[in-house]
Amino acid sequence: MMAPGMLYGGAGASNYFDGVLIQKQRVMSSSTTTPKEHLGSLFAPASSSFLGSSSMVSFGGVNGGKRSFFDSFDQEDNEADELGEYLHQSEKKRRLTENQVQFLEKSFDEENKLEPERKVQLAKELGLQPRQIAIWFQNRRARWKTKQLEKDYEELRNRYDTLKSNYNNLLKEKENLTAEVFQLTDKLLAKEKGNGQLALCDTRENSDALPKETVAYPISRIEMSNVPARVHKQQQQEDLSSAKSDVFDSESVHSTFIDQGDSAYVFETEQSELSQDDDENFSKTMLSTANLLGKAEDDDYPGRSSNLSYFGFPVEDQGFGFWTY
DNA sequence: TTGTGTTTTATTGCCTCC
DNA sequence: GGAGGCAATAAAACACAA
Repeated sequence: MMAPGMLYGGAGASNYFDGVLIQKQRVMSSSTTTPKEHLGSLFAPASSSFLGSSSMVSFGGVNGGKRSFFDSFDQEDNEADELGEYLHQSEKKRRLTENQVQFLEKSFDEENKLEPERKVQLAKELGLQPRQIAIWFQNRRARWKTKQLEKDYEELRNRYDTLKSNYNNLLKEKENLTAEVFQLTDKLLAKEKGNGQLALCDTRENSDALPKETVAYPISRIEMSNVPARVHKQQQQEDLSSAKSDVFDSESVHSTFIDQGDSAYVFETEQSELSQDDDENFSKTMLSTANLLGKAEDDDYPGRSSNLSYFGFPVEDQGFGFWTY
């Protein structure tokens, strides 16, 4: 690339080159100008131009209204400073003044694309070359795009974090509910055993002889996500020692007592009917089902043999695991 | 003062559109 | 084919800590 201090070459460089030199010529004495600077003066803007860095000039009210950029430029007050400042500037890249930038920013906010007419107008108002205006807009669009990408990324990350957090909460809730089902199942088994009406099989009795998965987590494959959370909380408040408050819903969890000799006591689920809107019904029907169980204990519920020895969840066709002995 | 990182201005090459 | 846009990049200007 170009060495430091070199003036810009290449196809697009001449305009800017001229523009910079125009500015310089207007401040410096004519004896310092080169032939190229004289050439550049042909393109000098009609109005007073911006000269050099932001510290060189001071504009008031540039962004305030519709006035021309130069209306409030106090040339006399600043001329000496401009000259002094300019003498310190090399013939290299020059930054736009703060006010020029503000003016361009304002223009960019209105419309980030630059039509040719607008480009010329801005160039005139700011005392810059049209190409400089175009370059500034180009770079500004690039900066805007980068910022936008960062913003979008941040937004996506926040959404991801929220989703992840929700997922983890649901996972925990599912674990809690699963644990509770086990707990309640055990209680029910114990209760049934104690009553002597059902020869229910304790799942842990023969656990050594069974595959671990089916013994330790017999309902782990049951779709738990449809179990309303409120049931969980409500159940915690109820007397868990009572079989009448245990967990089976006559609407959403149809209990079917099938006499299979010594090995059947099957609950069939209709999970598709469960939704969060059914929480209330679910709770009620759980109670009624529990009552039914209680009644069965009392009244020798028809359809259930007195020597059932299996308690589990169905369901071969759904791939649910259950245990048999 | 100097080294280093960041920002700004500008160039280059490629692409699309008219 | 020329104009204009964009991505990648260079390099000057600037900010700032040591």
